[in-house]
Amino acid sequence: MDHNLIATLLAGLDPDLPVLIAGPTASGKSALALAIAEAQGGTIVNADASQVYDCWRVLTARPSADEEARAPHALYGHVAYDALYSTGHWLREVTPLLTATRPIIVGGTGLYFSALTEGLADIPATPPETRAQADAMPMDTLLAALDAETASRIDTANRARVQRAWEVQHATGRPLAAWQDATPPPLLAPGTFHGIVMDSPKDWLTPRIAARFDAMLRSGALDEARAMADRFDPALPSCRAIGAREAMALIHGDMTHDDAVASATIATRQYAKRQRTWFRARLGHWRWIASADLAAT
RNA sequence: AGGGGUAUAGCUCAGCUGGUAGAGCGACGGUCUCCAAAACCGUAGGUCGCGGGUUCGAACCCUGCUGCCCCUG
Repeated sequence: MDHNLIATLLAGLDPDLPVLIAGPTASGKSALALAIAEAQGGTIVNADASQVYDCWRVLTARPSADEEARAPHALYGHVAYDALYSTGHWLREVTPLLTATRPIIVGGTGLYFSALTEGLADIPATPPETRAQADAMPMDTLLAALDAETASRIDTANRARVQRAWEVQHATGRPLAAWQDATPPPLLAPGTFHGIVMDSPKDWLTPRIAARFDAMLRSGALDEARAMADRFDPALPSCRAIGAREAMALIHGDMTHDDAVASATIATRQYAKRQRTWFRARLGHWRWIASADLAAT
């Protein structure tokens, strides 16, 4: 790490304000969070959707036990692999942490950061029965049940968005659009936090991504896959973690090592692209720090 | 060496009895107020291995060459 850059960065951070660090996979954001926590104190809070689950530590690049010992960590691996979780769950869990010790919120899920700083409609969590019922319904039926206003706001070609709107309508009796119109102010208003984005261009990130999955396989990802072998369900969000499918295929002998690495690498690269797109569009006004500069020694 | 097969987008392959080529994946760009490491939308790639011939017209038919695969010796 570049200590001069870190020192300059730290000098510009008000130790009383929360720090938010968004970055693509493999961008070095966790190391930065740790450096800030060690220098100024604070609790590192996870803002990565797949790192909340208890089933994959290595595969989702969760902080190691050593790293967790260097600073308090929260919201990592605390959700059962088969539990229903969402942005709303995360936002409710992160709320009390904002007023405790100084939070250093770090992760790659853009929606979590936007919900935190731009607000999110305060809709009750979808009951499991509603989810199950919707899962079994055809898209046309879901769409037909929506009010015109809600339908006009969502991507009607996107099953996930249509189903979400239906679930809200069905479970609460109130249209999604109405809930959204009543969105409360954000938990963190502009000016009340430090927003940092890891600037990680494709050319810099791609080689790191390519080496990463292979490293994961050599450092325990296969053991995690074996532990999940009997419970693995591709329909579960926890099991949609990038590389999970490939790791399972490897322990079952359904895929060659090279094919598994290639497949997981492609998926990771595509994910990083989606992350970059979100950050550029939604967090463009945050402070952008080049991963390459930070990683330089 | 002889016989057979094959050669179409970066990859895997479609392309009916000849009417100047399509898909999936990948690549690239974007959307997204709650399953978000999800879901979705858009764009760009091919002188159809090379040469010759038949035809108004060839990825498709004939022919020579080249590469790869299989069989026989």
